[in-house]
Amino acid sequence: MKSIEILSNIQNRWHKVYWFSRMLINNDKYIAIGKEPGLLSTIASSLRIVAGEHQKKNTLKIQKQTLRNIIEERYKKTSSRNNRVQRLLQELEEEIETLQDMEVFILTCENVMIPLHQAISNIPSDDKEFTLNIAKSFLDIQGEKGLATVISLWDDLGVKGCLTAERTEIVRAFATLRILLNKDYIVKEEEKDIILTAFTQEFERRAAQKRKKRAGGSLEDVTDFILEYYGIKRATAPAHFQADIEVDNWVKTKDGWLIGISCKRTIRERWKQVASAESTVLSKFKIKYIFHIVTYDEDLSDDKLSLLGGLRHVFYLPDDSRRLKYASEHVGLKNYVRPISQLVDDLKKQ
DNA sequence: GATACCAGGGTATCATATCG
DNA sequence: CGATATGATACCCTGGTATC
Repeated sequence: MKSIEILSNIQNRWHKVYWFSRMLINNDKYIAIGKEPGLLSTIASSLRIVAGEHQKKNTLKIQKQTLRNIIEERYKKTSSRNNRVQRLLQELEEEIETLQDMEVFILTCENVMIPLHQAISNIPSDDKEFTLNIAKSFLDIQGEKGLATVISLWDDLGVKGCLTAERTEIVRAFATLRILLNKDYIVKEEEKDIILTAFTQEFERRAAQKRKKRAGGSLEDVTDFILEYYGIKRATAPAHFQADIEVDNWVKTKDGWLIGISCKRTIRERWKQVASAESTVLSKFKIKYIFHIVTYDEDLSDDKLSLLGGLRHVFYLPDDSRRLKYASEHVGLKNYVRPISQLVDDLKKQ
């Protein structure tokens, strides 16, 4: 494609479907009105009514004012968001230049943002429904040997189930939009491409965020489940304890100290803050150990292990993991790692 | 290769406001 | 005054990419 063709293609007004979608969901820069189907619906239908009036003069102006009025009315009570509301209105004002742009905006609200919201909300936020019963059966039959299996199974099963749900949603929502474009709008094939890909891209971006949230929550779920299954009593967090690392569960030891259990899928960069919670601080709160349950351990470097290990942090890794094998044979690291199947045993000893 | 960043939104949860 | 609705905040990273 020649560059001039690319340019004209990029300037196609339907490209604004994508940019409007971005604006309507961004909550840092603007306000995420894309999360409010009711409001979107009000906006879209009001703008349509204005467009349908016979008097064609000033239609765009009236539409813009309507848009402004609806949004300002909605957020009149949230003064902390005033700046973002105004920024949204200001930039919409600039982006919507013509009646055609307005049509694109209405389509975005009505046929992109609302179905998108619906599709995202149809995807499960946790994978308990896919995993709970199967995981229980494993522990029933195999006992603590099944522990490692349960965690990896929970992972696999949850992923499979939830990704399948995502597929179902995107296929359905995509088809609905495609049919609508064929029926109600006069758009060229390549314009359909522009709209449909914008839709898909936004769906994936948001589904991915949900996936992250779900992954983290799922690991917390599985630890909860295991502790509960083995009847390990949970203690309350020590008062005023504020480490920079999030501790999800607390267990009291026989001698009255505490063990903190932190669940993460990966540690990434989030570990550096932990160094501030030195072991003297831990002692002050009578914290004996911090147990980390990590299911993806490839980014667990020697530095992380030795620094945190020295501060009475212990890492529980999947039994068959490469890092576990390496670290447990390493003279400097072997005390800092444990196979995950030993977790319950270790907790019971304490 | 290890670590940091986030063209980062979704969601749970706690806090506050509003309604009946 | 209690119940419900709404808002603000913290944390997730079934994560890729940039940087050193």
